[in-house]
Amino acid sequence: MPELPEVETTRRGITPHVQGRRVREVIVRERRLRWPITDDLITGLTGARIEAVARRAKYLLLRTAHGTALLHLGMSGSLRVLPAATPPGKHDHLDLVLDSGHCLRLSDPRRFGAALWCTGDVQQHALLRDLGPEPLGADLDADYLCARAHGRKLPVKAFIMDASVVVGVGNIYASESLFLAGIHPQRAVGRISRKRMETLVCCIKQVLTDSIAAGGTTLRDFVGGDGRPGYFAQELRVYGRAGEPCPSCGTPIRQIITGQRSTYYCPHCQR
DNA sequence: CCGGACGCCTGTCGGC
DNA sequence: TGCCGACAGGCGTCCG
Repeated sequence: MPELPEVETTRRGITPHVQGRRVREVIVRERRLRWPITDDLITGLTGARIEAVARRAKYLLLRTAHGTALLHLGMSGSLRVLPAATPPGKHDHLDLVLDSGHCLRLSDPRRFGAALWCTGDVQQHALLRDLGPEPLGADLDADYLCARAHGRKLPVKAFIMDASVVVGVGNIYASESLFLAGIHPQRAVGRISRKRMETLVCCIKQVLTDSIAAGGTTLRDFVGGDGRPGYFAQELRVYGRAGEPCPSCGTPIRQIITGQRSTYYCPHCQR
């Protein structure tokens, strides 16, 4: 589910309710997420004040004085701020009960998400250490992408979805970015001109920025921290639109599998 | 090093 | 109506 725009939407939604609050209690209903929730998360957070809500790639970072909680939403996760007494649903695995009477509730039907505790420099955590640059920062530019792409035969779609190259671009926004850039998703990344790489960088930034502005993409169940869906789905140009006319030329949108993931593109506009 | 495949889970949807 | 396979927004790990 959540790619960078959805995680960022969640961060913005929960921050006003979470930042500066103290965690009264940590309720774990299901420890078995991608990695088990451990006792050190519970002891570390209980009584701690959440100083900041940050994001690195698709991880949300709840910073306290003595450690950081890393939260990942996996494919189907969402985080919401609710009155603490709200009865939990079947997939509500974790509550951080706050001193405001609200709780931050992690829901994740498929349990591909994670909730981990990290002391020390969180940026050096094994899951964050080797990540590529943020897509909306200045570090993502054509020089960098060209250098990383040089000589490689990987399809460009898999390349931009590789978190060691650039973070935050998931399956939806990879198809959307490549459509905007006019690049065929299976083109070998080492055979993309510098000029077209510049275009691709711009398109990635534009798609992600526009989606954040719309509150992210809700396909079935994504909700932001306030429980509201995102509205970018209606702005998707190719993702999920196999057989529909290309918004630019009218050619039917094609669906293929690349890197074990569904990929959508216009065979006329993308070369 | 690189590229591709797999598996972790549950829910939903389409076809028969 | 029910069953069954395919597929779904991520990503660490393993294999050749």
